[in-house]
Amino acid sequence: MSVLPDTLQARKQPLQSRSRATVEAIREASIQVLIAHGLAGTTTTRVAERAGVSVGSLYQYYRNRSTMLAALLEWHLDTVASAVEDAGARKRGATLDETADALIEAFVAAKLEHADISLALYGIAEMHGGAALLLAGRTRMEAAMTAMLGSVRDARFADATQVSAILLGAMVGPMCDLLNAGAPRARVAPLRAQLTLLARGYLHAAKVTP
Amino acid sequence: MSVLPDTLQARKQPLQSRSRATVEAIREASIQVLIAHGLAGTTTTRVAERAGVSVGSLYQYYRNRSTMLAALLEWHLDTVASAVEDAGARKRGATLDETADALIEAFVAAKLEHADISLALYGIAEMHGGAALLLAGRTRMEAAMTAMLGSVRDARFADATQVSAILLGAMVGPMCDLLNAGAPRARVAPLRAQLTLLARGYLHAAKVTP
Amino acid sequence: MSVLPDTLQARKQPLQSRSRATVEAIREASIQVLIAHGLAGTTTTRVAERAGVSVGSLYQYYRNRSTMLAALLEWHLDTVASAVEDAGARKRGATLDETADALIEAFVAAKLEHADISLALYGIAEMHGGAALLLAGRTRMEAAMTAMLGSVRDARFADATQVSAILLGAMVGPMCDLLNAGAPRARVAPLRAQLTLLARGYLHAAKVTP
Amino acid sequence: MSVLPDTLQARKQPLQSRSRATVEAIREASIQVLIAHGLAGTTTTRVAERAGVSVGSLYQYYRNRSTMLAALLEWHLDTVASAVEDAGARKRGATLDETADALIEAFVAAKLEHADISLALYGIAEMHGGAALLLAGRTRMEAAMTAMLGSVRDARFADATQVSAILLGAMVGPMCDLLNAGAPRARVAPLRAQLTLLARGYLHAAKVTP
DNA sequence: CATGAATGAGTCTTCATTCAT
DNA sequence: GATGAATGAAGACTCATTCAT
Repeated sequence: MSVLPDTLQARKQPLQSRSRATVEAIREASIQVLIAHGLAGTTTTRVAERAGVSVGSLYQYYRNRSTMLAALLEWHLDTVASAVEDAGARKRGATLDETADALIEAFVAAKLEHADISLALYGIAEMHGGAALLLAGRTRMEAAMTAMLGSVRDARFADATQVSAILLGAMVGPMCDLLNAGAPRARVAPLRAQLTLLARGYLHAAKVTP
Repeated sequence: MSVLPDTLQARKQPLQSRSRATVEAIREASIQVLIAHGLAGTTTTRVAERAGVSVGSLYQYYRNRSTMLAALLEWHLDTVASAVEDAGARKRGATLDETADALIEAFVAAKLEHADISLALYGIAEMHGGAALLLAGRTRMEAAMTAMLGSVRDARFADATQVSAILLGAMVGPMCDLLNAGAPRARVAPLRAQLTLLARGYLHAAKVTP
Repeated sequence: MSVLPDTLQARKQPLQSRSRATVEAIREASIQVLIAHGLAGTTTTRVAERAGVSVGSLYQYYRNRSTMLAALLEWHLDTVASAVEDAGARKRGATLDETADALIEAFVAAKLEHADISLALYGIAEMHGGAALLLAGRTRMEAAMTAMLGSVRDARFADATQVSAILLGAMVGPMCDLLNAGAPRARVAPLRAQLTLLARGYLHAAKVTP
Repeated sequence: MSVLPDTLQARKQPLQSRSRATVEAIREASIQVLIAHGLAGTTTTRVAERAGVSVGSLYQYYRNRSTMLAALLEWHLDTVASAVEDAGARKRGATLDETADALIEAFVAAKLEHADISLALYGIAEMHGGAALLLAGRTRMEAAMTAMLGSVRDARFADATQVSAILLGAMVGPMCDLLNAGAPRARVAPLRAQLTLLARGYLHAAKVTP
């Protein structure tokens, strides 16, 4: 089940290998173009050209420009969400501090790995349907975080879902600032350190006092 | 001195009363249109139409579409930054917890008051020059927050500037989520409560232990 | 009697001194703007601004933009035509060679004095009515030249009018080339020399052999 | 190598037959419109409409309006220059008078064949890059004429290049006058006769006396 | 008379989308 | 299936001209 309205659904599932290669090429190209020319500059012609296919072919796989961009956003959110989920799965039964550290570590790493795309993509949310994707991605991450909080062995939360939501938002904000600033190497470590403090501080303040 | 490049500067200061009315109408209209149609849908024609003036008049006061949008963003950032600065001025010499509470209170109130605009505006940063405005606004707020932290009577910070930056980002994130969710009344109070916990928790964790 | 259709007539004859000053200012300004921005860049607003008057005032004296430009063209053609007429009046009863020399001398001098305007103005002929002005100017000059040719004491012409027309055209062509090339000082004397040869050569070839 | 800046270069070479038809239609249409509405009236929309294609198609082959007009000018200058070059090639080793006659004959014929376009095009020189085209065309013709003068068997010139330049200018002037006057049949022969006299007279006056 | 704010028709140009080949 | 030429609606922006103050 997809969270997207019918209009944003991809046109067909590419099953054959050539098709898959084309779709992959288009995705790659759209990322490149998005980074180089911005959202408004990401035209279908440009993407097709970069991908080495014709515009016609592009429309074979995506109903329209929005669909193409939405697929990109979805793919990216998927990547980040998966990273957080993995971190959660690996840390079941740890302490609150260990959990916080692992969460921040995974999140920062995932974001940094796709720094440029991440930044460029945020404009897509404005699109019809973009918000839904964003929400879906966030929901997955919140769920993963809620699960993590639930399995912490030295603390408990009255409303783990809400705490997850807040913490997620609180991590995203400074992270975006860093990306906007060009994500200079020198500032990554301090940010991670502060985010760790933030996560630990907030979680301890929010936990049910024993 | 403005942070904007020459291209984003307004074209002329409205002096006569008729002019001022026109400019005001355009600002009002651009907000309305921005909320209703999104950034990409905020066309000069639509804004002029909504404002009840001709496109020509719009261009009498704004060099181009970007200028118009930038003016809007600037005005909004100004409002929020001022609110935070005021809160800071009122709370000199308070405790850390009191300061955190006042900060969150002021920030949430300012954002909520302009909820719709706030949301719509974030796309403007993509524009040429938009990032500069955003940065300028954030810098003002960070300065105000750094001053607040410096005057707290029961805590000290090794690097108050960095702490301010992180905390600001951490407040903005969840706040945006709330706005994106439509800012339902029922969720405002919980958010404020959690943000307060977040701010207190983080600041205590980040302060220099005596 | 003017050669212009009603539409290109100036709106009113400025009789009062203030009016005359305004008109003069507009003329000056339009020349400056024409030189600096080209024909297409010569907007009414720009001219008015440069002249230090309001657009409204400009329209007090000129029915529309075309009229203003036409007046400029007329004034310039007048100047050049007068120069040639004067040369003719001074040289009655001279030899063919002396007459040719005087003609070229006067023509080159007049054109050079208004080099920049001269160049910029040629685009105006395209306007509705512009061709008529051009024709009128040329007719005056042809008449003056025909008179010159008639008073030459050592030669006679079967059709002095036609010879004048051809000679005028033949002078204008190279002169325009020079102006287009930026009228570098170094090339003025050679041009004058060659034009003199041209005029003498042609007139001797065209005269009725005695 | 073209004399044009990158901006005036055509966008793509039409390869398929359909494309070539489109480009041809656009060229035809632009000539028609130019003649009927003048340079300023030659709008992209009008040309496209007349060509029976959409504006979009026009922009597929020309980067912008200027490019389209420049292509037209270039094409015309090419035609005339070729005519003069051909005349020169055919007349090597003739006498001065024969050469002069052939030159005038070729020039007048070429200009008359494209009378209307010729006239309308002269305004294009005002465009950015237009002057360069004009210069290039003139240079080609001057070179051809210089070669002709060099191969004349009964005369020699101290500076054949300069003489060519002057003579070219002197031919263009009266020719333009004729075109401006509507190029009535009755006046063509007399003009050619006078231009022949002019060319012969000037060349004899300018040649190095043996 | 002067002013200059307002007007809006008219330009150029782009780009998502289609469809004949 | 692939191609890319053609489409045309829509957007940004200009500027000659008018008219209320």
